[in-house]
Amino acid sequence: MELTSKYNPADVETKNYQYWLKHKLFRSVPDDCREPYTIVIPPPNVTGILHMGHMLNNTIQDVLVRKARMSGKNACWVPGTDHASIATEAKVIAKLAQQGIRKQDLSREQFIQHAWDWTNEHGGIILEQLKKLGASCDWDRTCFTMDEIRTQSVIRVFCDLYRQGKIYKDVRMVNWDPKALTAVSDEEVIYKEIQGKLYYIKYKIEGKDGYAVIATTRPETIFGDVAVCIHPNDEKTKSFKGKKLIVPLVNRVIPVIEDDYVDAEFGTGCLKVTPAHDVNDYRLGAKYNLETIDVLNDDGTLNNHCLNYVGMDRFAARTQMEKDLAHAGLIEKIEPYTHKVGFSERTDAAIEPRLSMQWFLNMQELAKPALDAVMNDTVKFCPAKFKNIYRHWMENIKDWNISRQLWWGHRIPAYYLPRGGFVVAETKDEAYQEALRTVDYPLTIDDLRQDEDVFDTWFSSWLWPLSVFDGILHPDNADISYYYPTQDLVTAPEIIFFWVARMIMAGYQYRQEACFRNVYFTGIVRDKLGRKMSKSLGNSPDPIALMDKYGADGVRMGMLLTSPAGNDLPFDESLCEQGRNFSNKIWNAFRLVKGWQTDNTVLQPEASRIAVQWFEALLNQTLPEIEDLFEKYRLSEALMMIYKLFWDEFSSWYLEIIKPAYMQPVDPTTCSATLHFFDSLLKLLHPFMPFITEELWQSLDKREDGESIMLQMTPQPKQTDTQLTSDFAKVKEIITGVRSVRLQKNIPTKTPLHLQVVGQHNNAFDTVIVRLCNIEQINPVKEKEDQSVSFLVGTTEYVVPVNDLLNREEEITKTETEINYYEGFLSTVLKKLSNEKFVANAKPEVVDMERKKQLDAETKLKALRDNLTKLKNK
RNA sequence: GGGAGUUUAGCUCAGCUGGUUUAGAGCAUCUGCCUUACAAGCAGAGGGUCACUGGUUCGAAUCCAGUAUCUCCCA
Repeated sequence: MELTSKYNPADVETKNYQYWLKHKLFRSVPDDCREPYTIVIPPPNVTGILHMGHMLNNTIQDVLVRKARMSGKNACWVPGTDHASIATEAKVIAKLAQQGIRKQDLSREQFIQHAWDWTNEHGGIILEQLKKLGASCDWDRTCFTMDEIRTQSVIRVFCDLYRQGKIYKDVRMVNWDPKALTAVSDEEVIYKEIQGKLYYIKYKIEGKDGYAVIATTRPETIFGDVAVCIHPNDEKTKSFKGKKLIVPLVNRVIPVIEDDYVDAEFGTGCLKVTPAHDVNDYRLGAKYNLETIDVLNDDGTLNNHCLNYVGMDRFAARTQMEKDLAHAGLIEKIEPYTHKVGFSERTDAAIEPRLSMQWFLNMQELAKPALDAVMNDTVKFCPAKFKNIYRHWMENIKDWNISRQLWWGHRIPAYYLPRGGFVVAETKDEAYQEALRTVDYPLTIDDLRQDEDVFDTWFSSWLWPLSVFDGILHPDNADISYYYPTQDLVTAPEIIFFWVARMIMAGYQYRQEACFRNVYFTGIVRDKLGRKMSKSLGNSPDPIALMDKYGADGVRMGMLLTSPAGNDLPFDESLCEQGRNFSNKIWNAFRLVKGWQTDNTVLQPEASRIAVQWFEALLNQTLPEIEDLFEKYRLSEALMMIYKLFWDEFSSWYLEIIKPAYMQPVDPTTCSATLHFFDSLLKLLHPFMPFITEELWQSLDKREDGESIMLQMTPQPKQTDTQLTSDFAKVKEIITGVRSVRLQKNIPTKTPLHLQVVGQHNNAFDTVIVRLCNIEQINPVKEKEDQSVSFLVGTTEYVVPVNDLLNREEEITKTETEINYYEGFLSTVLKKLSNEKFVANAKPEVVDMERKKQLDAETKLKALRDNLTKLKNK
């Protein structure tokens, strides 16, 4: 290893990752002697590439896993990918389109083959990228939501829940994309505010002169009208009760029905009922046995129910109908109306709500234990604020639509019979056997037709913590028995319902136990303008490029520095720069320490002896604090604490005290203590910065092949000398004070100074002060020297004689400012102490504290005022 | 429309059950230094009516109410 003054991460990272893989250091197998620590990765889309969200999320997981490993636990991080049915299918369609192939020109089998080709070609890229960031996953356990075990698990669960009566078929509105000719999921619909119009259309009353006025934003759907609904108690509309109305243009006669679903305050109080194009209308239709008339073709044009508008696009038809209705005198008025309309994320086409038959899972029973588990902290949420959100959703849980009109995914194992009805079974053979038992007509296996739909992607991912250990198919196997329940789940709050809640439910359903103990919600990575980073906005930096530029450790550190749980992370490259700078700092500290020659004849200098004792004490004092932050999942703060420990305390204070003059040897005691400290610091840093710490740890001492910092224990705290650390804090203040005087008075470091002390002073640390400040002598004095600058540490005054360098005016101003501050401070203290109620009501220790503050401030003020007087008298 | 949250230094955030806070950290800024580990550095310094208005209290960044603000989730 070449010790250049700049750390070069590229080689170090590749080399060490290979080393870890070669020695299978991430591998975990059940071991009853050790406590398991398990994380299952939120599986990224199989054909996706690493984005900043992954970077953050997986860095956090890696930190937790590495920390657990270094705490002696049997740490197992299970990696894997998600088939991501809709996203992958969209990508395959796009790729085929480039070759001039349309999905509808292919058979299902042909399309699936293309999808597998695509998956095999691109799948795994993201896993390779995770390796680059240092992820310590057990790669031998890599799973895919559509591999054999996971697929069988999904099928088994569906059949099981169906047998339990929790799964049923029902009609529901889907979001139809008329451009892509497919249903899209709710997540792929983007709602935009649209300036539309509210049309007040006259419907004639059959056999009478009057008419009812109906307000609608979609006049083109009147061809699908089958009724008009009013509120039973609405005074305005009661005259229409029992009447029949005539739909304009088509002149179809429809009934007036009454239902309290209608909002009497909206529009005119009359609702046109169009069951094919609105889900609420559909329910009304079903309730009152009305016909369903679909007026649209797949591509959003009007179909043959629509007179001379047939074939027109729905928006063109709307414009034309506005004219025609107005011409016929059937429009009472048109009001501007702002409402939200859904658009397809992919094609930007206006989404058409359309009815279709879907599979549903009843969630009522599943939700109960899952809700309790979170509310009573069996499953802890971090931060806890997400508990409320969770509860609200779980208490109002709706049935889950688990079917999707796609080809890429797990095909629903329901088989339709030729004369109606269906059977659900894990295989077609089983389905056939079961069908034979139920039908009374001749049936061959080829008469069975499997459902065309596939499952919602989440219907496989909700089983993930179970299925990655094969816990559905073989619930008693060694892996699931040992690793389940998992420890921590790290994920984004956006998928708390889609994924987290459902996993908890699956855990209780299939193992009577929650699938994890803690859920850590990360924030969302945003750009400087506060926008979510996304591919479509193009505002996301490429994490791989960032790692090339700053090193994986640098980017990891940068991401973690300012991302407390649940808080969004406004990402800025300067964070990575800070991470890189820190890597470099560690690197250079190592160069210094490793460059020393020891000499057994050299005695340990007094200053070094003190420094070693002090840093030892400080380290011991800091360790439990870091541990505490880890326990509270305050990773940013833990990292910051270690960062300051390394940079400020170890490098700027400790090393500066002990470092020998150029080319001079160091005594063996100090040297070995320093190497020991370095070793401890590397271990503390390792979870955050795995690469550089491994590299330096390997060079710090002689290691066996296969040894790794990864498998070392985090340093354990010992008894702490807190007196020493607090004494030393004063020493630092004195040193800073002297340095400040030097800078103000422009006295070079090379010029030795005298330091005089007025008041109490602990001279045990004088060698340290002398060492760092180039002081010749530290003398106690009764009176401070005239030509001098002084500062206070506690109530002791430290005096630096400066001869003719004194600027009297400047000193006066400075002293007056300080006096002002302490006077203000003292007055707030006195205000409290003179308040009888305060003295009577406040806790005694609080009152004592105020008295101490008073004394302290008074002593300081006295010294400052004396100084001022002297300065002014000269 | 329903729900949840945010608001503290130029930026990103700590500040937990009110009193050790006329408020802390990191970064950025400013000043002086290329001092043989590191200029990706060293030393030092400045910077805030704790969103606003009331209330509770001996005492409020902290608790309560209202207002404003931005954000997220659901519909």
